[in-house]
Amino acid sequence: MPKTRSRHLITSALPYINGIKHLGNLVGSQLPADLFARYQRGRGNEVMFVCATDEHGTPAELAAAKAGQKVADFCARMHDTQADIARRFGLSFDHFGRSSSPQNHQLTQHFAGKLAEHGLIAEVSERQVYSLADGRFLPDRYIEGTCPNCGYDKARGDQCENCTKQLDPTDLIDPRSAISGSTDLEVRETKHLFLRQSAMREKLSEWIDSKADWPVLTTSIAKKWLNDGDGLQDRGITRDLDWGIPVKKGDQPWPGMEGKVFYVWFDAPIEYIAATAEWAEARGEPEAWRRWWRLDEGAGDVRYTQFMGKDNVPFHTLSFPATIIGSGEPWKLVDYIKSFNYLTYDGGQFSTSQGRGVFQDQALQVLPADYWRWWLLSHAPEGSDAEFTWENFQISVNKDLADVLGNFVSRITKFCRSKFGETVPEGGDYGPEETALIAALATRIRAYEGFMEAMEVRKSANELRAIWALGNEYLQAAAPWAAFKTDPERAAMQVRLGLNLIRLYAVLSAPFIPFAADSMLQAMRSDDRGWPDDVGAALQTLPPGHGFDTPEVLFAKISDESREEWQERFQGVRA
RNA sequence: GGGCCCGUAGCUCAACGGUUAGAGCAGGGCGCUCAUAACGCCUUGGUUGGGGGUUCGAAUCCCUCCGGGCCUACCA
Repeated sequence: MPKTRSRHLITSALPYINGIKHLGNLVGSQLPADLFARYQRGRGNEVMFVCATDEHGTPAELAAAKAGQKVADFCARMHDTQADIARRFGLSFDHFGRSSSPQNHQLTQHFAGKLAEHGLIAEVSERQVYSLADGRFLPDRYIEGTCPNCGYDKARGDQCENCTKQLDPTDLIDPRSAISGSTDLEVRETKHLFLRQSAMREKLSEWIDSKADWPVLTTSIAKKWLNDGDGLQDRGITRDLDWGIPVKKGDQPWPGMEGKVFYVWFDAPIEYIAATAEWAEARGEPEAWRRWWRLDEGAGDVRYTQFMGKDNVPFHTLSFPATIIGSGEPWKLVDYIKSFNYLTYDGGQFSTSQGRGVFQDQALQVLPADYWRWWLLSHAPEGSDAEFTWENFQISVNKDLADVLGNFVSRITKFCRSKFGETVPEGGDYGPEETALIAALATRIRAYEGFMEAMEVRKSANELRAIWALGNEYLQAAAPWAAFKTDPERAAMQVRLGLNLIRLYAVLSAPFIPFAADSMLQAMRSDDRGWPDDVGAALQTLPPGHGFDTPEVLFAKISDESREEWQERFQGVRA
């Protein structure tokens, strides 16, 4: 049956540059996006999977200052660090770009120019707090002072965390800079550009309403912003900062906006496009990105899926679409937004700024990536927030990876080695048990495909695990160790099937556990990653006489001692 | 203050308003001996957070209360 090769554009929310991310950031966007990308590639479809570091904004400047580095150097270094960690987690980006790239400068300025042409940019004069000691304007939350409502002395300029009252920075008593503590503050007039989202409210609203199949989490957040209070508000898209994309109208200067840069949340989603352009540039076909993003240049058949944590939803459902639609140009809009809740750590929140939880580099120091990938994906916070505990992690990983899958690989390869040698044995024909197994596998594999297509991450993991378990059930029922004594040919057939199952499992499991999948294929001396559209045929891939290697333990178990040690080590706050 | 989400077995989660609310893990029993003391089979366990309502029928829809979480536009 001829299969059309579909095209998938996949983006993961951009990790912010200010530090190494924790596991919550991973499970909320990059990891499920990678799962989907690997699956689609596995099905033979064409995939463009891009991500990038999000490098602009005040926190990046502050993190650089804290590290004693120039912001450009800090970002370059941190980008390399994050890219290296991503690679070690097996995140299969076609390109991992930087929002500070020349491509993003050009595209961001282009979009701003187009929006201005269509009357969707307003220039607004505002009064903002300037810190003379810090030499910069301060975002509201970087101003601290005493709350006029409750008297709390560490209230922030946007809200008092103690009494939750919304504040204006000028409301604060004895305001000071949260960066330097300086009280040498003054209010200055400054002009900024606003994206007139309010003018596009109707269009955005219709567009969201047409997405009936999106997760509730996604649409409810979007609708809230569209309909709350006076409806969708215009959003400032420029800042008085040094580091960022200079405000320009296309390639022309923007009178009155000299020395200002675009707001990070204006340029960050545009980086999805720019990262694809970076990819094209890197492969020496500078225009190749356009067939992914321009409806008039070949992107008509692209399905675009975005992955993100719930905190990113407003920007992806409203601001970025407003930018795309408002440009009046035929850019590709997102087709599906998969959003996630948060992962919590032993009852509290993971926090980059507070150093709470397990960070990505630490996780990899302790265990191979596949352990984390499996646990995080099989417990993805889809319906509600999910909790990470070391006990749960140890139990699920040991059971699923070591006992169910790893041990299956061990028992079949070691049995074959001892009875037939390290070669796929010859002889024997399928009986009813084998026919039943193939039917059961086919049923479950089709279900697995359905869940993966729908991005039902937990359900996909459950189904995959059940597929692994079928191998153990089969071996138990077929009992080649018993058959070997009375009917060696039959045992040979059973073992041959078992060895082929290992290859089949490698192919099916690769989206979840790519490193182990590679080990399994290597052990079977196979590079056939063909998707099992026909399960019976897939189980004939390794022919009699084909050599294999008996692998080392695929997944070592996590001992109680290790678990306790890590529990202790990661209990506190990271320095 | 306003809004949204969640609450189902000891734990983590399923269940388009429709048989007797299901899985995995944990617990109990039996079996197997190829395997990482692994695997398989069977099994205990629930007043679906409380209360009220709609319906022939509610975990599911409505109201209310309790508990948890998130968002609320200058962190990104």
